[in-house]
Amino acid sequence: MLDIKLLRESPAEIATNLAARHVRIFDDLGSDEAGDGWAQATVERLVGLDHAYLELLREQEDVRRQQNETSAAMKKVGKLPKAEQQAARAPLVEAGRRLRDREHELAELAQAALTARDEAWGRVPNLTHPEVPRSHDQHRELHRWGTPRDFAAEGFTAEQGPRDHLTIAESLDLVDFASGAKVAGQKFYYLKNEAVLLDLALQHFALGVARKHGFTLHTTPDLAREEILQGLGFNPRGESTQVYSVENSDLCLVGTAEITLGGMLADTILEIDRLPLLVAGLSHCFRTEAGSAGQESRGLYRVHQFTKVELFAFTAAEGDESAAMHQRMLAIEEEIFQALGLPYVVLDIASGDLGGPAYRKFDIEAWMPGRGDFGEVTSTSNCLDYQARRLKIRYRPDGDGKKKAKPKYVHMLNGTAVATSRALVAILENYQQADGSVLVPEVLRPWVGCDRIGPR
RNA sequence: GGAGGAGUGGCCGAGCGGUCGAAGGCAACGGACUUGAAAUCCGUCGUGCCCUCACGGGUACCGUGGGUUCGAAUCCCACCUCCUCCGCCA
Repeated sequence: MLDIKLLRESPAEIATNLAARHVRIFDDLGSDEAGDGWAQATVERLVGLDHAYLELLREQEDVRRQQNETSAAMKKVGKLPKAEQQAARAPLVEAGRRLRDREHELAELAQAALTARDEAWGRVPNLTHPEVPRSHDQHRELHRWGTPRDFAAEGFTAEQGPRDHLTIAESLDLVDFASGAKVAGQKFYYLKNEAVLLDLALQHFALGVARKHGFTLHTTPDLAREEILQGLGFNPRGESTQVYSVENSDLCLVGTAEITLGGMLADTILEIDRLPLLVAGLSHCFRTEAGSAGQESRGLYRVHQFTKVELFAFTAAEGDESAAMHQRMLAIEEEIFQALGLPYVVLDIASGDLGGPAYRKFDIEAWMPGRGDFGEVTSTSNCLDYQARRLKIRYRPDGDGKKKAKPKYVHMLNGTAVATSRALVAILENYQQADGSVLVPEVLRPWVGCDRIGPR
């Protein structure tokens, strides 16, 4: 959530940003309309909601002040002669009752107004880094690494070119989607044989890299309270939610350890010498994939459950600290995919595709020969203080001599070290051999225990 | 799962229904003393929101949410969390 003061002080900036992000806040004011008038109208409605709340708040505080005055007067009554107390007390009690009733009334109205405002304000996305391409989905390519293999030159024939990961995995008996569907449903799966070892090897490898870079390793809960999800900018409720909720509880299955790592420090004020604070988390990730039926539905690319090693950083809000950390996290992700020997492209994600909390987002897309295109394998976002505000994660900046400095919200960043399912797709497809076998990337061999899977 | 106990400021810890945003201690910060440091002494020292250019004023917060009362950190109810004991169990 953004600072509400931004709405009061620079509403135009909010409107411009809404337009760039194509984010609809109110059902009847959407980005599908011509021009940016809808964004302007959205901001005006937000301002109206804020005013309504402030007015009630002022009135409520005024009544409370009167209540306090009545109480103070009541205290003095005790010092009067006994005979006079009764008479002095009666009107105060009467006034107090009236004020209490009025206060209850106003409290309810103010609370409702605040809820209405925040419900809408909470959906307003973060501001957008100036260099982010302003577009629905035309991302900027930052750079490339590696060269896709020339399969034809290696003896893959025209009719039998490189196969996709599902074909490979099935021929080598590495996955079982049929049983997954029977037991848990479409898009659930079992990994089998070397795929299990490969999956664990990726985790082990990524954790090692994270640790080397100073991240404290964690395994995290795979569930989290709704409140935490909301703090991180996720919407567990709503028709197109990506989040599984547990019935009769306020728990959700996490879609990423970003949630559990970010939520870990909710409601704390950190001493500045603890920053930057780097944590990495291994968790399962659950996604409903609502609305994505049919999209890349084959195989492991888009599934309901996978395992991920996540990087997370809390930095001070000074200067370009978080921007520098963002580059650092991207560099770690690149290090991992270079070590795995997977060609990739790095994208600066366009404004229309950023998601609510991100100020800027870099994706790595690895080359996937099976589809003849790049596919997303990591994503790192700098969310500035957008998440910290609702989670109340602050730090105390260095004071300038006399006084302790006011706490400030930290900046929060997240990034994928490795999502094993997507990495498996890339590995199987890039390391396939003409004889049907798959080479194991060298860095993973110590854990897989062999240098080649198959042929079978 | 059953029975008890507890949740107060960065930490520890007091707190009779009105004089409590809350004693005291530690830590931190500023100053004095010192060649420097330690020790000692003096002082400062929670957070949010609203109003104000500012000085400042108002209001709220003692795990969370309700309730009783003219008035709640203090009484009542529910929930959350932690601790102890019993039971069960990877």
